[in-house]
Amino acid sequence: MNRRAFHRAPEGERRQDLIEATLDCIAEFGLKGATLRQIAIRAGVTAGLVRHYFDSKDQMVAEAYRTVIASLTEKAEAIEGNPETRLRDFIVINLTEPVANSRSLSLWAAFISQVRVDPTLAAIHREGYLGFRNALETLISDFLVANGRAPDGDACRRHAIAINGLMDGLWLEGCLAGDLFRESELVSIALTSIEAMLGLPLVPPHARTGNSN
Amino acid sequence: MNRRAFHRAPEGERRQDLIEATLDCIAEFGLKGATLRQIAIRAGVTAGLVRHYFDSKDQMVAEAYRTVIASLTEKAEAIEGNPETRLRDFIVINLTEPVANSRSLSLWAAFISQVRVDPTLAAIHREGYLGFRNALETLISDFLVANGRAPDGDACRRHAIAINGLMDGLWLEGCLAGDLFRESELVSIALTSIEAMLGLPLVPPHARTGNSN
DNA sequence: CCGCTTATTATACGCTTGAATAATTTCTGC
DNA sequence: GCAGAAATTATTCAAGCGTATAATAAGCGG
Repeated sequence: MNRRAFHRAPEGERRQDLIEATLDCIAEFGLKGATLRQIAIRAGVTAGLVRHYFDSKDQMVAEAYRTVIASLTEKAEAIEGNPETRLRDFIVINLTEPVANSRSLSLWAAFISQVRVDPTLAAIHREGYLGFRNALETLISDFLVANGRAPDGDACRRHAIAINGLMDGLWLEGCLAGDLFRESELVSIALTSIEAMLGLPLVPPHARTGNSN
Repeated sequence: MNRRAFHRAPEGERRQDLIEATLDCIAEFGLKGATLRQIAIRAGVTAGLVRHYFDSKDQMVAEAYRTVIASLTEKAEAIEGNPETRLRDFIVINLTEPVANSRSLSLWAAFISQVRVDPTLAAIHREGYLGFRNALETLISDFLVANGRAPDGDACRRHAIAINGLMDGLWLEGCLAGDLFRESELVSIALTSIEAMLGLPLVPPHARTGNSN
């Protein structure tokens, strides 16, 4: 009996591989096509191994969703610098690779369509969404203050909603039909539009000259 | 043998019922949970009947997607009135019920996540998306002309992309977490933002007084 | 009210799914 | 280098899937 050769993966690594394979399959075949067997093939193991690392397939999928959410928000949270450049960086990051590509959208859409079905996913979603929105609201508030504008609570909230919406929408367009847009065209459009909405210039990080008006 | 009683549905009606049941199931259980048996239960028939009206389940799902696309665009295309009010109406329609609700989003997301997998759905998607985008671009162009602005091709395109993005994003936010927003708050935010982006007021249809500046 | 068409049900089939279990290999500590 | 623990494979299982087909009921024209 020729049994397949294998090696034991280091601590935690196999878990990560399985999650990554899960996401690959969901992006490529949809939730419906992301079967244990497909995922196992992608991860280079056999299907049975999944249940050695996860209680069930559903649990693995949920953890995969956590990974997606984290990758969408962690880059935004890692932004440094002064308030006047952070907002701009945030916009650029969210509208360029690797946050904005068709794989991201496929994953995002697959999970979103399942959020109403699966309460576990719903909880993960809600947490991630609120985190993202709060991060942006803080960014905007800080930016306004740094530009000498009073942080009127309601106005700030409305700005956050609008900018969040604009970014989500442009991200969507970029993911859906990135080939229809010239290089960094979406970023440029976003910056111009947000400047108009806020009534303030978004000075590029490398060109700051103190013209804060 | 007690066979289930039934009645023959009028021409075309059963087809429509099946498509509607398909959409209900996709919205409620996701694509994975929208099985022939579930769909049949929802439509009040037995599963076998599906293949009397459609070549396959996939074909029925594709037709269901056409229905979704149509419902998203037909209301926009039916807008009448002068160029200065049509844009506003378009925005309002797309950010209020029934276009903006969680069911719409679930359906949209389910299909979008499948667009990369299924070429048939991809074709349907592309057609609908371009139609929507062109409709909006025309609306904006007409609006700008009516307000005495030269329809600079590139500027018009950029405006269309930005406004389309903003609307998509706000639609998304409204669908995802409509309970976080006050009544018609999203519409108000959209209108304010778009006015800022275009540098023109979006006069409400019932309050037109000729102040075209 | 009867016979024909066909819409509809009922049932069966082959296949895939997630899960469970048993068998086996790998690695670690001694 | 040998035991024992743990990771991995292999196999099996029941359930559910989409599809195919045969039986039956409904409605129509005569």
